[in-house]
Amino acid sequence: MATNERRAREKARRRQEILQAAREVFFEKGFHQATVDDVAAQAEVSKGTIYLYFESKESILAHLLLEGLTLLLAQLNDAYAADQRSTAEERLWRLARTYLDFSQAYPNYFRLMMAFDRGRFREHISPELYEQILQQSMRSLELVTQTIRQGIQTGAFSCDNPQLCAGALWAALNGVLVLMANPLRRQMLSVELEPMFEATMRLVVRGLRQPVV
Amino acid sequence: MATNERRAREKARRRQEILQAAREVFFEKGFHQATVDDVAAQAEVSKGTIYLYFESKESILAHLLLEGLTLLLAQLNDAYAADQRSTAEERLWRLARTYLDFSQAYPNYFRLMMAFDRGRFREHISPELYEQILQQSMRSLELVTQTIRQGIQTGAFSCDNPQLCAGALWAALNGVLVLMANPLRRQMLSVELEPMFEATMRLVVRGLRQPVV
DNA sequence: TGTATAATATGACTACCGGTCAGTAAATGA
DNA sequence: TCATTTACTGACCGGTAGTCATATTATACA
Repeated sequence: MATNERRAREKARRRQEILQAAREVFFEKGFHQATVDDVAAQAEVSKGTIYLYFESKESILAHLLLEGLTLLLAQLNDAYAADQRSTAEERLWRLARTYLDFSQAYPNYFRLMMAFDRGRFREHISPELYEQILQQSMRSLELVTQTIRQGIQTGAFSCDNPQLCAGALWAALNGVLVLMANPLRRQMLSVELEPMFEATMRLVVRGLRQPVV
Repeated sequence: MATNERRAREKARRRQEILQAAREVFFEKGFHQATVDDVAAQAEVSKGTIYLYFESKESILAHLLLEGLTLLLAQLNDAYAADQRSTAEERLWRLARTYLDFSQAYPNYFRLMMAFDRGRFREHISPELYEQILQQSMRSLELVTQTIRQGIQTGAFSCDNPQLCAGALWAALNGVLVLMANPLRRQMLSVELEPMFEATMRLVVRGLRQPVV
């Protein structure tokens, strides 16, 4: 029977509908303010149905995060492949700029990503889902690592451990994006996000040009 | 009457006892897992009493954060003043090392600090308390800014905007500490915290030695 | 087509928690 | 001694994540 196939399709669609509803509700009211009943109402199903498709409220959030990571990876991939003749340094800037743009265009997804690393997330979702999220985030980082490897090969960069250098760059940009996300903090520093982002990027790229370790 | 004085002292002590209980309970079970009744039991008072001394569960957490920031500031101040004849670069390394040590010695306080910047904290505590926290964290940053100014004055560093450069350094280190706090992530990167911390520090300090903006 | 079976959906219900407040106890001072 | 202020208590309330017995719908097959 092709019925099974259709069933599976419908099930997947319903799941997407719930995810869509959760996206709207969580991003609108914030995760803690939003209730599962809100999500159910938005998805036009009962609360019980939600729990047929997701194991917990946190798990829904985790799937949204996964969505965001996939979206980010797609954009980074585009940036990476945009111009095959780019130097490593040009590629690095394109990746960074893409990340900055992403954080501004999808602040909710970005907040989720930042929440993940410091969160008690781990205790509320299945280990499989947790690892899946980490894996997906590592795929983005892999593009940075690859670019740094390219720079090493062409002699533009010098770095003993590309993974480490990529991680350091990534972490530094994360730190800037998080720190500067707070309007009051920007005011206290009398600095806006973009100048600090670019300054940090320049600092690190300059450092990459010479032996670091 | 000296009674009033004693009254005030006892009130302050009770408050400290509750804070102490909350520290134990929150740090042991985690903020979300811990209940206000847990804190009350640990402090050997009733739940109602808790709310005579603090306006909300989040507010207790915020005061713990403030405590952590004060402790950090004290340690950074020591590091800053440790050797008056230090060069700016030596000072910067001492400050950074102190921060790294703090994050390892007081991971709970550090997590709180990182949670603050990204959090919905603002919506759960009074604006006064919120600003107090930001102010306190800026005092730490001010030490970095001062050190960079010193470097500029002696010609060791070149940087158009010391606030911006200090912020960039601070943010980068935060990013590294947060990223590397996850054991599974460290495993995936095959890098430990210290090497990445030092590499990042080296990158940024190198960048400071030359014109950045 | 009629009916047994399986798949899917429902919402009342439970357990639990942050926060409140009417009432109690203790300290003070006259 | 007793009136008044101050400090404390814990039963209670509103609200929410998650469950489960029941209802509804779809499917398979005679």
